[in-house]
Amino acid sequence: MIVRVPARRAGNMEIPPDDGYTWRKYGQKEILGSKFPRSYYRCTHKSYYGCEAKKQVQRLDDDPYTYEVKYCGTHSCQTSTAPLLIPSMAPTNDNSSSNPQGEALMPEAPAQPHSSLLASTELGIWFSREFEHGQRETQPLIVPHGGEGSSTQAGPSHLQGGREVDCPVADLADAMFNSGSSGSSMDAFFSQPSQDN
DNA sequence: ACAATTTGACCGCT
DNA sequence: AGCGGTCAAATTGT
Repeated sequence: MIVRVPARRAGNMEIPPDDGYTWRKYGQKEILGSKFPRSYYRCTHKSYYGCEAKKQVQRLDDDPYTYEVKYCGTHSCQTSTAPLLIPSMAPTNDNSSSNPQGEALMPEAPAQPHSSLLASTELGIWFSREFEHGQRETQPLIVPHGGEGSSTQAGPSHLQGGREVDCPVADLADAMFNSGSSGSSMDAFFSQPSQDN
């Protein structure tokens, strides 16, 4: 699952996209074709929780302020530290010209999640917030594994090092997409032809 | 001191 | 051989 999230500018620094989970960076590599290096993250509580969820963050060379986050695997640990409440705590004080009207909150702000589904839900919020926030020339939001097909997922079964398996991508996506009621909010994003690229 | 982050090296695949 | 990805060791911050 690949997601593009616009970073917010805090002075001169950009904040890394946080989906509400704790990630520990385990590597960084410069990718050919990209001006910016790619960062590799793993769940902080990989151990004990057995959360094999991974995340790759790479800045778009087209939009340095946009992060392309590639989620791999599913999370088993929802030990979020400050998620599920974005719509209230978002004073967005850093901005001054990008968001003069304030951000449109989500109609379904789940202050009390229930299960793993909460992840997708809060993710959605986090997303909507970002989008409603500084909607610049944000092109596509969620791009499938390629861009054209729907769920055209190949079968990458590369074994590396002998510990990891593959990327059961779309699991999270599937969750949020299939959120049913909550999914409607997402639908708005997909229907948003705000792309000009 | 611990945990997290950073940088480099190594491994596996194309 | 090159690129992409992960792990390991060292360093920094809390």
